[in-house]
Amino acid sequence: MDRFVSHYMLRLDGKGRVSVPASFRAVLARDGFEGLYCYPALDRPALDAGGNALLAEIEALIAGFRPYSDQREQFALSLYGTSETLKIDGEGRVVLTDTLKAHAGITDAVTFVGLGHKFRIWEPGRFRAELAEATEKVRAFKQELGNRMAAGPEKPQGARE
Amino acid sequence: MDRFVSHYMLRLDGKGRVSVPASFRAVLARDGFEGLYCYPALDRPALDAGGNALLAEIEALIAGFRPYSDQREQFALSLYGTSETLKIDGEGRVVLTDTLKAHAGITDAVTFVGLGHKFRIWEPGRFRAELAEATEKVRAFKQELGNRMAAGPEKPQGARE
DNA sequence: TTGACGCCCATACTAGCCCATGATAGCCCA
DNA sequence: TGGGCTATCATGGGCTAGTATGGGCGTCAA
Repeated sequence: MDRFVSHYMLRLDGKGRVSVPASFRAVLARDGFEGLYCYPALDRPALDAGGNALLAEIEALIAGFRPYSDQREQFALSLYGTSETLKIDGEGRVVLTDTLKAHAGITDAVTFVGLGHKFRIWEPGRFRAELAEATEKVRAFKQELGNRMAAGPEKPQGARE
Repeated sequence: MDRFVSHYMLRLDGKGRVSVPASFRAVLARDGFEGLYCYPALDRPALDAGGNALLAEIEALIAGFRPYSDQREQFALSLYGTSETLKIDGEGRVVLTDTLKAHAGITDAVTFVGLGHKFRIWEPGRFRAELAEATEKVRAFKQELGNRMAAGPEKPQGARE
């Protein structure tokens, strides 16, 4: 598997360490990134994390702006400037910095959520709320899609829902 | 055969393992997916499962939204975030996670139902109810169709398949 | 010195792997 | 056509390696 998928709730130990889920570590290893690239999500109380694939995405985003433009400088600052490359110890654990923990409201446990090419780290309670909300919106959206497509075919069979 | 068809009722063993029906495994093998991609169905107490074909469908759905849009993030969260890639052991069995079992109300047995490019996993009782309901609707629909076609011959009515 | 961090070892638990068994279903041969 | 043989399948149980987690100790920088 080469995508971050599923979610896991894990606890921090007395020293503030958390195990990165084994399946996520496997993806990182395959992606070739040493450590864990991590920064506060822009518009959510959570952390974005990943490896080279994530780094490439950010690079592409920034490269999309004109050189020396204000936007480019601002994005570079807020993305690169707040990023950390966390070391992964022999047992597959990382220590989140205080800044990161503060941004996400993390104290003694976190939830890792796969999003394909990257994953997100949440305080478990906030994650539950976020997931419920997202699921509700997706459900509504899909229903609407189904109604709208009632006339047009597409999706022959098996695609109920 | 390259589609999931028919349905099978199978029991979980003491360790919570279930055999994936052999015919479904054959489809997965042909599709080239290692393991079983599985997530809670959005609007039913059941699980959707499949291989690369299913994954491709999801990916296409997500890729259809603009990068960084809220919708994309929500879909990624609720689809990738709740998905699991279950490993299939040497005997063709998988262990459903507690989250998955809870969503579908599964305790000691499941019903696998082929839906073409993917399949669904139900708690047997709920499946029977769902099937009965669907059958009823299809029957009503067919009858209505028959009436509407009363002008043209072909298929007198009462043609039960 | 003292605290933070990196590195190492210890442990409970469980997922994964391997082998065994009973039941079927398909096949072959008379 | 019927009977028996065999390959496949669903299921059970044991063993082991891997995972999450806890804690000790030395090192390096304030």
